[in-house]
Amino acid sequence: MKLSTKGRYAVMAMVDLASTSHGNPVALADIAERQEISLSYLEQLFAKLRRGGLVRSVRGPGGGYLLAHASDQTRISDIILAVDEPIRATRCAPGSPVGCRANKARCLTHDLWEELGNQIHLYLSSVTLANVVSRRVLGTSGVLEGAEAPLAEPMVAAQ
Amino acid sequence: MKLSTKGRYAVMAMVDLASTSHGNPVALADIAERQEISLSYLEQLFAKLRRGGLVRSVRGPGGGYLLAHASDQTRISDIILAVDEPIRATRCAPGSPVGCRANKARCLTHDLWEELGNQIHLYLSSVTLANVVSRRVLGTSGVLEGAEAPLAEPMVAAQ
DNA sequence: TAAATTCCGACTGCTTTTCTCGGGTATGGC
DNA sequence: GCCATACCCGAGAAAAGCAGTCGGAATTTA
Repeated sequence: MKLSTKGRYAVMAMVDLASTSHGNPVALADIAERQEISLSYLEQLFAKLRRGGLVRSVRGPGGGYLLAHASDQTRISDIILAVDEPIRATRCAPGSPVGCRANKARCLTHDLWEELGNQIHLYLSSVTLANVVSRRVLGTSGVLEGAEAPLAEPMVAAQ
Repeated sequence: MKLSTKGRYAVMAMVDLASTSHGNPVALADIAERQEISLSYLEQLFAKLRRGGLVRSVRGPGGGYLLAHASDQTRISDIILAVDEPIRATRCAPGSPVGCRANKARCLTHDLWEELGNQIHLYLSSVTLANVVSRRVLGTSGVLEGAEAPLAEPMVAAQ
């Protein structure tokens, strides 16, 4: 899980789309103006979002983009995963963590980064576009509802 | 809270220091060799760690670096904050979030990033150097032992 | 004094990120 | 059929940050 401005731009744009499209396509130019992001850059982001199945496009005049799913079905983590290339969190041998054992001193931190990635993914998976639009990102207690449930299924390596 | 390889190097080096120093100074050259990090680069990182009060230095032959505090008193979050410049998670007006209200459409995501930063900081604050050295980063359940105790002091905004 | 070690600042090459440009292609309205 | 609108695409420029280098200075031990 990578955190860069690219992912943030994508989320900002998706929030804009979710809050302005009431079933109608929204042109990228409008989003670009409201969010102050260059149109060409947005096009690149939305190309990835489309390939990731998060938005649908309508070409021609009156066209634009639509959410592929309802805003409460679109998780923030999906958006970030769609636009950001996965990165290698450790400098271990590519592929399996076999190379780690060769130099165990270096990879004591391996589990730490992996678990941190899990934590980030867990949080961003618990927030939907609808949550952000309605400004319900977190409860007042600082604890996210529904986030306490321990992971049942093995979490995908966050990378 | 920024997450880059610089912070990871710093944590790797601090883990190395914590696990090899038994009260004696450890020379950076030794850490550099074990962790395969260039000496000069390590020097830059440790300069920041020293300014951050995380390590003490001993000059001259037989010198090196010592943890300023016990390894179970040194939190991973402190290390990363010491070496990584804070980044602005949002492109709002610097300082207060006043500028946000001018263009509220752009800053719907403000709370989201802030809370994400809190989540990351919360996790990294719950892990100490001692945890990593003893490979107890997380339990098999995915829940960290000893991490349940909520921080008493107010959490710094992660930025 | 000589050697080991931290300390310091500037600079460089490299990679990644961010952004721009110049075109294409589909589509609806006249 | 034209044309404006809007998505689509790839190449590359500009900027930023990372990782490393270099040369030296200060401090301490032996």
